[in-house]
This record gives sequence, C-alpha cells and structure tokens, in this order.
Amino acid sequence: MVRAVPDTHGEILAAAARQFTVTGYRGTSLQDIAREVGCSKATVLYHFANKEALLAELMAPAIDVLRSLDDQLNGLTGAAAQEVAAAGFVDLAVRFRREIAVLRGEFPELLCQPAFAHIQQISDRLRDALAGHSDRPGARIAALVLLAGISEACGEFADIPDDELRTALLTLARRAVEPVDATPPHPPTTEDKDS
Amino acid sequence: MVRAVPDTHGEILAAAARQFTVTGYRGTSLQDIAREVGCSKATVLYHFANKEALLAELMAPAIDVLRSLDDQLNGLTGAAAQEVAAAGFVDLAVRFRREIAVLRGEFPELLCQPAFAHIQQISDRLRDALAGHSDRPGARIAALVLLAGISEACGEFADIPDDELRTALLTLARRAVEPVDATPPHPPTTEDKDS
DNA sequence: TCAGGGTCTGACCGATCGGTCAGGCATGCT
DNA sequence: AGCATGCCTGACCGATCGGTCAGACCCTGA
Repeated sequence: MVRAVPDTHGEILAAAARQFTVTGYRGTSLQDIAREVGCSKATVLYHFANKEALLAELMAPAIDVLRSLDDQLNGLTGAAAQEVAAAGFVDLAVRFRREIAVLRGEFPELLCQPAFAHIQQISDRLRDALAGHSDRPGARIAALVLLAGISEACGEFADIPDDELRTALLTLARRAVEPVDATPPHPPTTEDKDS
Repeated sequence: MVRAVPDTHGEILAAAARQFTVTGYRGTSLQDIAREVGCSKATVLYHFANKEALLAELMAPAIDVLRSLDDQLNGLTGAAAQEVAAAGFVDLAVRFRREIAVLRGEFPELLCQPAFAHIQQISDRLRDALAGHSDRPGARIAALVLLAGISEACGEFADIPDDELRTALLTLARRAVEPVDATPPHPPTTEDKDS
C-alpha cells in the first residue's frame, strides 16, 4: 500500500506534460499547472526549482535516448548513417511523442536555456546523418523537412498505436530521404559500393 | 520624391515580420517592435488596432494565396489532387516562407483568434488532398508530416534562392507522398492508369 | 492667424507572469 | 513535552504584457 502517499511531485509532472502539449511551454503558466493538480503555485515551486527545471525533468528521458542515438551515429556515413538516423529518430519520436510535442515551435527559444544547450548540436548531427552527410541542398532540405515534420506530426497522432505509427513513419522516411549512393556527386571513396 | 513620407505603418509591419520569424508571435512584444522601428509602443497601437490586427495584416497575402489554392483543389481527387496540392503548397511555402515561419508552433493558439478561424479548415482540406483523399493511415501521416515539415523548414532556408528551394521541395513532396493509384486498396475508378 | 486633422508620445492602467518568503500544519524522533 | 523536518500555502514582489488616454507637435487650408 504505497498508494496513500500523495506523490505531488509526480502529479505536477504529469499535469505539466499534459498542459505543455496543449498550450506549449510558454503558453502554460505555473498557475495553470497548479490548478490542474489542485495545489498552489507555491507548491509547484516547492517541488521544482523553477519552470525550466520542471521542463528539464520532463524531457530528461527523451534527451537520454536522443543522446544515445547520437552515439550510435558516431562514425557512420552514407546510407548506413541515413538508415540508423531514420530508424532511431522515428522510434524516438513515436515513443516520446508527447515530450517532443512540447517543443512545438518553441525549439529556438528553449534551446537557449542552459539545460538544453547541447541539443541543438545533437539535432544538427542527426540532420546531417539523415542527409547521408551530403552537402547537396536537396539532401539537406529533405532531412530538415523530415525531422521537422515528424517532430511536429507525431504529437497529432495520439490515437494511432505505437507500432503502426512507427512503420508508417519509417516507410515515409525511407521513401523521402535523398539517396546518397545512387546519385553520387563524386565517386565513392573506398568500398561503399556493394550489392 | 515620395520618399520623404516616413511610412511608419510599413516600417512597423516589416519590423514585426522580422521579429515574429525570430521570436514568434507570442515571444515578440509590441515594445520590441517599437524599439526596432524607433518609435513608441503607442505609435504601434496607433497604426494597428491591436497586436492581432498587426499579425492579420502581415499574413493577409499568404492567406489569400492559400484560399485560392483551396479553390483550385475543389473537386479534384486522387493523384491529381495530390499533385496540385503539393505544387501549390510548395510554391506558397517558398514565396511566403517568412510569413509561414511566423506561425511556427503557435498555429493552434493563433487559429483560435477570429481573424484566422477558417484557416484550420482550409489546411485540413489541403492535407486531405495531399493524401489523395485516402483514409489510409500511411497516406494521412505522410501528408501531415510533409505539410508540417515544409512549413517548419522553409523558414530556415533564407539563403537558398526561391526556384532552387521550390524544385527541391517539390521533388521531395512527390517522392514522399503515398501514391494512391499505384497501390490501390480498391481498383482505380475509370482511366487513371496511363503510361 | 487660427482651426483642424493626422501623427506621435509619456504616463498610466489592470492583468498576469515567474519567483520569494514567513509561517502553518502535520508527523515522528528524542 | 519539546523539537526538527517535510510539505504546503497565502501574501507578496518586481517585471512585463497588451492596451488606453490626454495632450504635444506639425502641417495644411481657410
């Protein structure tokens, strides 16, 4: 019977997650969160140092996965990088669609906050990998549109089960990504040519 | 020599456009806009009834084009609807990339404002057309990811010339959209099969 | 010269924001 | 009983928000 413990901390976190996905980070006030939980605004600030800390704790699991995906990508090039980036990001987006939806449009401002300073670089590397590390505008544009679109869209499909959304997004990503080996601007370096 | 006329109205509009694309609608205060123009906040509110009116005047040209695209789409089905929707929206996104970037993430809240009440329905129809009016989840997901991604991305390519961005996006859209006739859940209606 | 209208401004308003603080109220240990 | 600790709160703070208003300034036309 651990249930008697109120766990206000967790309730605040859950309420914040709900509200952030609907109204956005900026659009949600501490008052709103407190109202949904049924406590005072001061209580919210008792459990979390400030609003940013609340967001940081909310995003922590997703950020961990993003970081490990960044590690996997390290050293990969060409089509291999594209495939790992696509599959990894689609999986991340599906699993953490609520958390990602929080960032809806507020990415640039939120990334200025010290707790998220490194995410910009990680997502840049992710985009680069999805483009197959090509510098062709078409590849870069496709990668950016895909990442932005998936981030934006996954929050809107709350009714679609995880695996169905995952396969649909992955199919789309593989179709949309510009192939790097099939149309090489310069001949492949060493042994990229297989099949 | 019409140049002597200060045209504060236009300057405010231009400053607002710049700031909205960087900081977003909510994130930009009338004070910020006035500061960039070099006038007082009261002057901004002398030229525009309120902040929302400023946004509305800023978005008006883009909305006009969106509405005419909606008209073009009326009656079209299947692959034809997909092609017109893709080409039309890509063109709109490229030409009005700054205006569209303004909406970055603030879409849901902004659409609640009376001046933009009908846009939601238009963009829903646009998404539906891009999905070839198919109700298959894959088609709907692809359409949503494409629209959201292009909206989000086009603001980030200020350095790419219009026509290059347009061709890249259109190529991407055609590749990413789920074909409605090639993989029919039910046989094609009349004579869609050519080539 | 004066009146009137367009343009602009400083001062101000109420509301709301994130955040602080002293203190109330249980509970449990000594 | 006395005390400490954890949890929570109302009251309050300065800052900033969108918006209002009376009046100053300038130009023009009578």
